[in-house]
Amino acid sequence: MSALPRDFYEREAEAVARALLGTILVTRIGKEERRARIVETEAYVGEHDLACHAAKGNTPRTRVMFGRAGHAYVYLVYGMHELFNVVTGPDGVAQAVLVRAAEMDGMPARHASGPGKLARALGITREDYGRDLCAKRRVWLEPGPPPEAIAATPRIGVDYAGEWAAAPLRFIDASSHAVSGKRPRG
DNA sequence: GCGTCGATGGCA
DNA sequence: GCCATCGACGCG
Repeated sequence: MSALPRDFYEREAEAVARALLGTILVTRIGKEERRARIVETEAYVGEHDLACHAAKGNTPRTRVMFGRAGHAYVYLVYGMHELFNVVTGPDGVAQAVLVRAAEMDGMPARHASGPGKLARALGITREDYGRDLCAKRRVWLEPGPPPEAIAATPRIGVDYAGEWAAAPLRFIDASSHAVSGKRPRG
């Protein structure tokens, strides 16, 4: 299976966030390959989006977001969790999509539901900062079965972002049981 | 089932 | 001082 091509990522972050649902995130970091079907994403749409790290400007941390689409943006939050994002949009426009949850082969859903847990389960770290996801090396994405229905909600953990806190830029596979947060009752 | 809180480190 | 989080704990 071939990696998603550059032009998949060279669209607005919201479109990419939706299109990423159902795709397969693949890592080959140790000797073993791990595959996970993405079921939850969030779009961070540019420097004007107060929840987007790029709103702080072009810094050593945010630099990759200002570059070409299809590269990994990985960073540390709360001193302990590494979060995996993909850079989107035209070169020079700072956007990214955070991958928040996935369904992983042979793993209970709760171990890959939540952005910190997902990156940990796949072995993604800050060493992957700036990695070209179109190069199919260590971390990449492949086509996968799209969701039957997509739901949109506000993004998680961005209450500081003023009007942008309420923007419906979180997208989930409505029928997945691996979405982060509350489990469906059953 | 809920709300609250501590851990922990890079960053501006 | 602030976080794009998580898990443990206390409550009842």
